[in-house]
Amino acid sequence: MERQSDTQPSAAQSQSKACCTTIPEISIEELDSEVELFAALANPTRYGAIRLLVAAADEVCACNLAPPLEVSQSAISHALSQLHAVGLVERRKEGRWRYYQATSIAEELIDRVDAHQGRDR
Amino acid sequence: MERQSDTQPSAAQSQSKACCTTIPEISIEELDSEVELFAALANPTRYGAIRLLVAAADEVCACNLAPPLEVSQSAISHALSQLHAVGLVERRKEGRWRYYQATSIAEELIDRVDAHQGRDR
DNA sequence: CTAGCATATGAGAACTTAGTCATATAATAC
DNA sequence: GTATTATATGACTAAGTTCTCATATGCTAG
Repeated sequence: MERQSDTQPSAAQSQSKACCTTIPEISIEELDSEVELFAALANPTRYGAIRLLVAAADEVCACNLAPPLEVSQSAISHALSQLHAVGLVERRKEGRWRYYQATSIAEELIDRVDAHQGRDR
Repeated sequence: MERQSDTQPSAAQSQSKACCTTIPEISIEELDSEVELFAALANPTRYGAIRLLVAAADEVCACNLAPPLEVSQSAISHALSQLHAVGLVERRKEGRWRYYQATSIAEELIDRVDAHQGRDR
């Protein structure tokens, strides 16, 4: 997920004639963590897990996530780790179980999507 | 982006002893378009373009997006096509120029992220 | 008409991702 | 102690992604 500073990034063809207005400045470099956030949602297993957690509105044991998503234990573990790394889930250990819960940002993003898709919320 | 029905999806280790509550049913198959939506935001070029469009709060010519993002004309064109395909931008043709504008769902998602990152909005 | 510019598209190469499998860690039960 | 269960981790690999380059399309200007 990165190449764009190699052969010819080409800030060429800059200003041509008069097609439009000027646009605001934005620091492109600072957006990496947000790209990571969305990347964590850009996979069926991870997105399914988040949807289940948001729907549950409570913490859920990892062992209860794997079956409905139809993936292996290892796959769920990898998936939940990534979701945790970007702050979309919190987790708590109890005995040999691990409980996961969606964070507020996860809930809010899903909420927006649901509203947009016409689902009630 | 798909393998999970091959060797051993393993809906095994289902109910073991008593780690937790039951969780809601969710139709995992219907979530593909939402995964695509987030996938469109999961790339620096596309996410940078969306941020610029949301910040502009108005339509912007494609030719004005490439320079700040420091990518080639071709890369921006590919990126904007994908954003359009998932409904994050609308576009309008005028003469030889193409004007792009963020849709409401794009604005809302960015809004949520900004609020979460402590940026005002 | 031709020339020039803005954008789009297809193929291919370099890179990234998301699984599997094997194994490790950690807790409980006996 | 050993056996069992839940989860985590590392290496590997197939599949997916995202550019670049070359070229095509489409519009404007002369």
